[in-house]
Amino acid sequence: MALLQPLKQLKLNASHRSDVYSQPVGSSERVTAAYLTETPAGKDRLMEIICERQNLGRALSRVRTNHGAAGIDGMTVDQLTSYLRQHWPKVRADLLAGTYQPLPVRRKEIPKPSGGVRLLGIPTALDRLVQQAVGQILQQIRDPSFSASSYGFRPGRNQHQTIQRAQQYVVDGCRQVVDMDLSKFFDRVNHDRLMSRLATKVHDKRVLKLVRRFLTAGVMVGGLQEPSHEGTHQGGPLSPLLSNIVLDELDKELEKRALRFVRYADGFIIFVRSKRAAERVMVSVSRFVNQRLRLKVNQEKSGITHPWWMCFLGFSFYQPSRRYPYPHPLQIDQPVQTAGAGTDQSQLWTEHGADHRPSQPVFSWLVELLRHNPELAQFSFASLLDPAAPSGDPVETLEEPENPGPGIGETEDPSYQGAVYGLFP
DNA sequence: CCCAGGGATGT
RNA sequence: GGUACAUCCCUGGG
Repeated sequence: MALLQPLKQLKLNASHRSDVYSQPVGSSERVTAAYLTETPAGKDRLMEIICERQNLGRALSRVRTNHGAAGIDGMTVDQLTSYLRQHWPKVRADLLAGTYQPLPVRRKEIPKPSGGVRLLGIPTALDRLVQQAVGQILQQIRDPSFSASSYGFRPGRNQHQTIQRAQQYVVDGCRQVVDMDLSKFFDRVNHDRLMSRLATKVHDKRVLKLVRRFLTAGVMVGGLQEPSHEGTHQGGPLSPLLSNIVLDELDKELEKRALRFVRYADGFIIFVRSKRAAERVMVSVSRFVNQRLRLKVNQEKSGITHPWWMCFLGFSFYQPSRRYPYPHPLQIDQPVQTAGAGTDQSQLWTEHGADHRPSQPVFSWLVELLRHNPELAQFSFASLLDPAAPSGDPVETLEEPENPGPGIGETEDPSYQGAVYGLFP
């Protein structure tokens, strides 16, 4: 009995619409980034900057307040502070000499919400501190040059901005979505690709060597150390940034091809206007990812869909019709287990064919709609969702109803980010 | 704006 | 005990 997810929808006001393409980039730079890249001293003395007291203090407080578990050496984050009081000079000396050797990570498997398992590699508390200190500086060097279409793990950017830009593509007329999924991305990151990408902006050999040592530190499995020749362990503070550095190469390639896309970590979607273009892009981008980036495209989870049938970052778009010009006043926050009301789910699925089944959020929206309005079962679902469908109602100019009531996805909790509506022109 | 403590979403 | 990043919300404090 799979519980259905609440439908999240996105509202796009006219005021938002104008500046969607120019989202503010986070200006939260605690240390002057310009100094790091523009002064000659910053280029080869990066490790000194990493080891500065202020940077390390911030890294330590972050590791401490995360209250994370211990690594392979058993040291807890509470013990870390007192350990550093005694051993920091030695650690610092190793870092500056370029001889610091991280310990292997601890393997932990946790279940993913979607059903699979996530392989974690948990570094020791000390290594997490060092990674954090390195990451804080590296982020300031690399983040400004990242693509505007890259939204994951970046300061000043969130899922909302990602979806807003995606919706702008749809509004602009891109009704074909190439949904690309990279299988086991973190576990398959190519070390050499990553290092060469990092070396374009970082010239301190000690820093480069340290990052490579983090990558090849290995993983302890049942008391035995296994080497790691690929992948970046999920669990290190540096991993999210490293993933962006690797996939920055992808962003730049997509930009070079003038494609409209958004990327959030390892998930990205490309918007095009025609089915033919979608198929062409699907093939060529897959080839680029497989051959150039040495990554693997998950063929099963990748494909071409319609904007209102896809699900990205937990959001879906929907197409209002004349019959339902605004989110239907149904409470959908409670999970439902069956379609009920005599609706045949298989009929719903086959309505659009096996290749174009509605995404889970849209599907659950339909289920709820039918549960409360069984008389609607006789109408074509395509007419509710797809303006291009032969029986589709003409889409009218949409106004917010005076009293929408508790709309789909709307909750009492104002902090619930997904509780916004999506309106198409 | 910054710092503690708690919650949620996503990867 | 299950790591990490980002974002948002709440409370308290400077």
